[in-house]
Amino acid sequence: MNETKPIETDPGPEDGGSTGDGKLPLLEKLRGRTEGEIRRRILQAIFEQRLPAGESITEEQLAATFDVSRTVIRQAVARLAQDGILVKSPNKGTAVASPSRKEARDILFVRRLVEPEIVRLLASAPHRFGLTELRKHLAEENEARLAGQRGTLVRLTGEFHLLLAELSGNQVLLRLMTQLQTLTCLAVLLYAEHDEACPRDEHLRIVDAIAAGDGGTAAQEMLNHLTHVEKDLKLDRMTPESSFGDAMGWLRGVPDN
Amino acid sequence: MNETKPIETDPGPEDGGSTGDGKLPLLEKLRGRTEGEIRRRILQAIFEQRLPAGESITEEQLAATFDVSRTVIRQAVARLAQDGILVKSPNKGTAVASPSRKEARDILFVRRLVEPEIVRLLASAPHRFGLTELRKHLAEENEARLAGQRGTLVRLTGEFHLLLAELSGNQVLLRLMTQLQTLTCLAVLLYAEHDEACPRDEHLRIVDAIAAGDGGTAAQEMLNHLTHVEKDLKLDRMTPESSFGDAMGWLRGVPDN
DNA sequence: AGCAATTTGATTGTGCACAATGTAGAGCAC
DNA sequence: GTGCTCTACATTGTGCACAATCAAATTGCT
Repeated sequence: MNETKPIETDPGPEDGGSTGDGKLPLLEKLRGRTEGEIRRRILQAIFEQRLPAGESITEEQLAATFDVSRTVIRQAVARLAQDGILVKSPNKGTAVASPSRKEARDILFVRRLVEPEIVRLLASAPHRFGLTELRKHLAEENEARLAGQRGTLVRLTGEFHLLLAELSGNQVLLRLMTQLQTLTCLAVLLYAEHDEACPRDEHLRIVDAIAAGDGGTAAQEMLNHLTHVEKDLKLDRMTPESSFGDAMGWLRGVPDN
Repeated sequence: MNETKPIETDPGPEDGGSTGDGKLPLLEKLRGRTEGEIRRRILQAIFEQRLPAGESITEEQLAATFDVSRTVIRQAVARLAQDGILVKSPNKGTAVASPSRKEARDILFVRRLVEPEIVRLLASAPHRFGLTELRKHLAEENEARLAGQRGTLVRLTGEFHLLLAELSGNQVLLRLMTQLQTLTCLAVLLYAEHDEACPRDEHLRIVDAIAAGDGGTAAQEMLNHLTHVEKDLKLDRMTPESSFGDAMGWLRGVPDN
């Protein structure tokens, strides 16, 4: 139990592009000892299924694995727990969240509400720079798809939706989508039928509609896309691991489908 | 600078109903020394404008005020900062967020996307118990309005929207609305023209539409309501305190209105 | 044998001390 | 007088040790 499990993410792709620290303060920070970096690495470990959903972990394990004090781990875990990535049982331990089928449906429901309107907004104001960024992203996706780099492809297809939110210029939307996208990844890992993520050229059709300034089509394409994503998840089965909350919801008469 | 400012919220209305702790573990916890309680009290201090928007505070100040260690304050501050209530500058201090007019518009934009669909959903499945809860809440609102208890009224009118989200049975929606509602409160404190919050009987009309099972009307009423709320905020003026991010967005050509 | 109370182990929660860092002000050179 | 540097302070970041709490195993009783 005390042996440090090989959760360590390969320190190679540590491009600190998202940290936002303009200055590099010391050597230590760059080695990923800061809270944000630890959080990123935990997330990466989850997405690469080194930390499978439902896995129970302790703060001390993580502290040993990342070779930092429990204090830093604590902050990272608290934040991930607030985002719903981890679930904390008071004195029993922390576990990687394993969203129930209903939770997965709830997440997709909100995304269907929000994302079509994002692309509608983008289509209504075709700022040129945004299009170039989107085209560049699509090219990267294609490249990864052709090269068969599945991990990279999954990451990029997820980031596509985040890029849309970012281009909307609405920080609130971006924060919301960041949370939802991460949770969606978890659900995909649990319930996806096909291995492919965001498989077809649906991203391309969305971007084309935006470029054409056709908000209605863009919104419809996004809706189709999200519907396909949800269809690919096997969420219609009876949920054996349904949380107690779901049962309560059912008892109260809330429709479950 | 070291003198502890009278941020202390009156310990009277400490009804620990929202903590969810079924068991009362020790005496200490009940006096509000736990992280969630501290967070609640900080929020309350902000909403009662004992901590005005933009006010700069330090962890040590808060620690002294609430008579707890900086460790607990740190967690509470971190979480509030993640929700956008507080803004943390790396080594300069923490401040109460003062959302720019654009941020306020962004918040309301997302609410206009989401909340009409919430009430549409509720109208499509008129679960009886939810209606009774809604009616009860409306009664409480009226009571507070007639009694002239402005603080209570503001709290209740905010909780109305949270109640709707809760009744939808979608935990993701509830979490989202909780964040948005808090931020809206901040914006109202900054930019509201009239003192009244959610003034007219618009809540009643929404509930009536839900009760009638008329999702379209319910959604429209909610949209009207949110539009009125935004109209009451003076968000059309040129924003003198616009954050740097807004300026960057403008430079990039994102439409600002 | 079955059940319950208690002890034990594991895990999180909290406080405190020190390190790192950024800011402002005084002092000095030009 | 102006600009620069350097020092002192204020604030946050981090590590560590102890306290509180909970789950389970063990042991004693019926």
